[in-house]
Amino acid sequence: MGKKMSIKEIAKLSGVSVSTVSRVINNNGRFSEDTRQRVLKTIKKYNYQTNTLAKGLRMKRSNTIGIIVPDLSNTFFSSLVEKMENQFFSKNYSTIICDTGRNFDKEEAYIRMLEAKLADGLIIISGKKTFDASILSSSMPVVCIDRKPNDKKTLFVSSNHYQGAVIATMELLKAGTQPVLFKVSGNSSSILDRIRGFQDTMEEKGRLLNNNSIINLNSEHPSGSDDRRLEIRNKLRMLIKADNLPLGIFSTSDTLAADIMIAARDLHLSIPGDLKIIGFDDAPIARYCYPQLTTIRQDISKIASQASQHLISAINDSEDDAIDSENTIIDVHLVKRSTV
Amino acid sequence: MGKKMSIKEIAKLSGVSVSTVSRVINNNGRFSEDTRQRVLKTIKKYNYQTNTLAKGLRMKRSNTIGIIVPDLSNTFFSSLVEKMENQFFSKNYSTIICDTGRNFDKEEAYIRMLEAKLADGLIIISGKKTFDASILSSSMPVVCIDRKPNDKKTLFVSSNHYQGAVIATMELLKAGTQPVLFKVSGNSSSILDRIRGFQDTMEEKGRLLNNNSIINLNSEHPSGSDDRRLEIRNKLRMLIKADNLPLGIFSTSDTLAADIMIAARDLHLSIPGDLKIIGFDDAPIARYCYPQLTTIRQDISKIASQASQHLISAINDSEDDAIDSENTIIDVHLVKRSTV
DNA sequence: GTGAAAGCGCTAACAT
DNA sequence: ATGTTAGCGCTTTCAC
Repeated sequence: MGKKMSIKEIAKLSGVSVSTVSRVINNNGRFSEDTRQRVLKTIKKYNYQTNTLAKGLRMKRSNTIGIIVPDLSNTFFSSLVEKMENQFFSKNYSTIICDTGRNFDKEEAYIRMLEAKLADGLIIISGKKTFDASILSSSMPVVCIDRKPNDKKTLFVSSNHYQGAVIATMELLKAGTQPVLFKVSGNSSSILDRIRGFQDTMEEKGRLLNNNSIINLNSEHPSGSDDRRLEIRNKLRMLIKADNLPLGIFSTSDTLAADIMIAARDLHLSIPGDLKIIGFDDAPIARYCYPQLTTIRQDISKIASQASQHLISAINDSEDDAIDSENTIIDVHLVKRSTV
Repeated sequence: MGKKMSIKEIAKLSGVSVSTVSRVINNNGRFSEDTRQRVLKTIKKYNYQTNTLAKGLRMKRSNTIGIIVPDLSNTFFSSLVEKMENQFFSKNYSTIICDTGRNFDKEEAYIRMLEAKLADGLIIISGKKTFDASILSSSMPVVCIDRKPNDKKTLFVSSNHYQGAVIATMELLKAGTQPVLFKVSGNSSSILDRIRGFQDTMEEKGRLLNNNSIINLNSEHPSGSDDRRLEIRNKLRMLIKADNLPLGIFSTSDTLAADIMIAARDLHLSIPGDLKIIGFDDAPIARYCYPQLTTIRQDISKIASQASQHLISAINDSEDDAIDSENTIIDVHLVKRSTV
């Protein structure tokens, strides 16, 4: 309602110059209390809003932060994004959330777009392998979550996936099983860390790793699909033959664990009697499994707050380039429920 | 790598004027193939990117669309957003996703921000009650999903919630139960429609509605929480006394249905023997329940494509204001699984 | 304490 | 086919 006002019209309407209006709006420079009142009144009256495009053009910054996320339908990512977005909002940044669908070209296109919009900083969440910082043409601060950057300048925030895997494996060992790791093919740096944690623990405890120690599921099958569950049943059958019960499974995600549990039920395996299982993430699904899933909890709030704080300080300190790229690794912990 | 180039520098570097460069970039107006090549070459060479802020300022449009969503951690919303974002991306719009956390002030702040960024259009998803279009100061096209606008200009896309409720209620009736509706307090227009569908069907089939026909759960308790489940157990106990088995429940969401099923298990109620239940949405959780949940499926892809198409045409036809605000109601259908 | 004016990078008349 | 120029709305020297 009412057309768009410009600073110029506000100036005329309040009988001052544009520069004064600008000073009042941004509360910088000097002006009398009287003018302030007058200007503010007309602004309110005509419902003036700053054109942020013009402001951004002039200031060469947009007060906008881009978040690149591989997949919003994954609850881990969506709640991470939700939390960060909240932080940025409270610090007066607006956030552009970009879902790449794990498509690398789209990721690159998004990064270009964010540069073109003069985004002040970027959060890049996982996806695949590592992040290649040379993709950036400008020198925009970026913090990576869960994906290791291949340079030393980009900040990095992550859960301690290695530690989580160690805890999970130890727990399974203590429960008297010969642990097996289940994963979906395709390796982010976080999954790689979990695998290393598993392997190292097994070796340290003198357990032999063989072909069946790590089960790799076809990533073409979506979570929850019949194909996925069928494949799991087959793997489970094979493991039952090869090993003695109870089976001990470390699943690299809770969703996967949920599928494993359903497959196990089809096979009439009791949990935790015949099969003990630990997931990773502490996703909502963990509490909807039966029995409720024991898992390694990632501290999403902490990841979110660390990442957003780091980014904001990187933006503000961008002049002294020598900001110590201090990486943050965040503790995870075991949530004992009923599957071990 | 390399500082930010402007169109002016590209012009100088390729020995032409800025307007020619602009023409080449936007492929509008005439220029010789020779100049085109030359300009394109320098653009590539110096990795030039258009400053979209300047462009937007000049054109009074930003090629940006805002999506206001109440809660990204809800899979229905997140996948809706994901799908629309994809559509917009393919049409060369960038999308700003704004999670309001169901906070009305934040919603308003976001709308202001999107106006200030000269967003070309808005998608507003549910939240509460109706959408008050007078909140918009400019005349930006907006399409509402699931939330009825209070004016006749704003477009509206929604599943046929009423129809879904009728189908679910009929199914429960056919299965020989006296259906009860479970909902969480707080009423979006979509939930209201579902309730009406339930009530109308009951009346039409000559079933009496009483105090226990609609169970209203405390919205303070989060989904999946012990509090929520405790409350459900209490309600269930009460219903078991009042009615004869099997109980028939129409749950207004799948997440809620999942909690009900867990509560039922605690009470040693067999499903679908003692308790028959139908959910709504066909969320991922429906396939992780045991037994798998019979539910009313919303066609998220269709909602997303309708909404984005409508918005885009509204943006393009914005001159002829008389665009017939044709609302779209999308069919839902029953997915039979194992809980009825 | 306030105003005039330059200029951010771009597009679109209007020239030629 | 190409160049010149005004101006989008804003901030920020520089004057006064």
